Amino acid sequence: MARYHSFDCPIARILNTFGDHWTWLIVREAFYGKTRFTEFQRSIGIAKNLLSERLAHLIDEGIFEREDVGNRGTRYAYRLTEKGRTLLPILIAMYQWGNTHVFGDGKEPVLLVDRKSKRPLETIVPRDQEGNVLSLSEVAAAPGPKASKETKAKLAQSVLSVDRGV
Amino acid sequence: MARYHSFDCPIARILNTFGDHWTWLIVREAFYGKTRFTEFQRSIGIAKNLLSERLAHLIDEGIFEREDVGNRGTRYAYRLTEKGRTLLPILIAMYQWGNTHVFGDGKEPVLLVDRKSKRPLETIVPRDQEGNVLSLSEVAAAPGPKASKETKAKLAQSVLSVDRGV
DNA sequence: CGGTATCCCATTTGATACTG
DNA sequence: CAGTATCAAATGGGATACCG
Repeated sequence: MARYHSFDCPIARILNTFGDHWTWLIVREAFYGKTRFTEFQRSIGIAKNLLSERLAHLIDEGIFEREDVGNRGTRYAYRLTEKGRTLLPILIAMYQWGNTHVFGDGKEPVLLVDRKSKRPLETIVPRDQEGNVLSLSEVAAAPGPKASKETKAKLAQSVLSVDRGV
Repeated sequence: MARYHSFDCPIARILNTFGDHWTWLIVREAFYGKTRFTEFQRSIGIAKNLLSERLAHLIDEGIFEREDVGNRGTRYAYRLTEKGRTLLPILIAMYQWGNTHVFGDGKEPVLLVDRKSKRPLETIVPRDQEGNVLSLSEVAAAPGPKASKETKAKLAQSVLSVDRGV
């Protein structure tokens, strides 16, 4: 499982945990309110041994926590931690991409909505710190405070952009 | 590869293509400006046969397109299509989550910035259609126009929320 | 319910060699 | 450069059995 391609990259790091599709489905079910081992198992159709291993890994990573819900230590609830809950924007972006590009406008089986108004969310887009919407080509990758020499070199010749010529 | 867990779910569908970590790394490299087979191969350290298969799949899915860049059909460029480019918000959300929860504030090796101001992007958050920021617990999943009976039943008893009691 | 322990099979992987 | 072909080895997956 652990691979750690290019250690400096947040994407590579996140894929160390989430490069597996079962893991995303478990997280999705948690957002849908599932908490119990058997609920996860049945709703996503995963084998018990795999679910057990994935949940243990997610707990190690601080994404889930396991709570004993009584019955003399025979009932447990798996809940997203704060760290796990902040995965929601990623899930939302995936939902919206899937709705637009897999199902298409007007053919969505599931929509994400504002709980109060029941109207669909705005499509997630990048913004600057003033809240202004940025086009995709206005987004760039830059070395951060802890960039290694290799990362700086790599970023110097890259663009994180989409509209450059050959 | 193809699994199609719960066919109605955009997450399950997206994972059909992106449930594999190599695929995300290929897309990341494309955003960094890579276009050539060998560039991808070396930069992410993937075996040629795997890269070949993944790229073919991504082209099938309309995420990439292959362009002959001369030299009598011996040089090709792989580029993101419009569909592929709109994956960027997902990548941004992943970057930001990784920066916050893997590296931590002030310790980021790579930052995503506004190309003009060079300042980091705003952290992606859900908003309603008026642009108002929603808390995670204000986001809900609702049946869309093409929800199956099963999907409606499932959503009726779920919450896509995080703050409910047991 | 909430797991652990095996076992075995199918698939995936990555190295190597080869090609135009 | 841009792949295809092959193949042994590792891995992952799922079924079954078992347990507190």
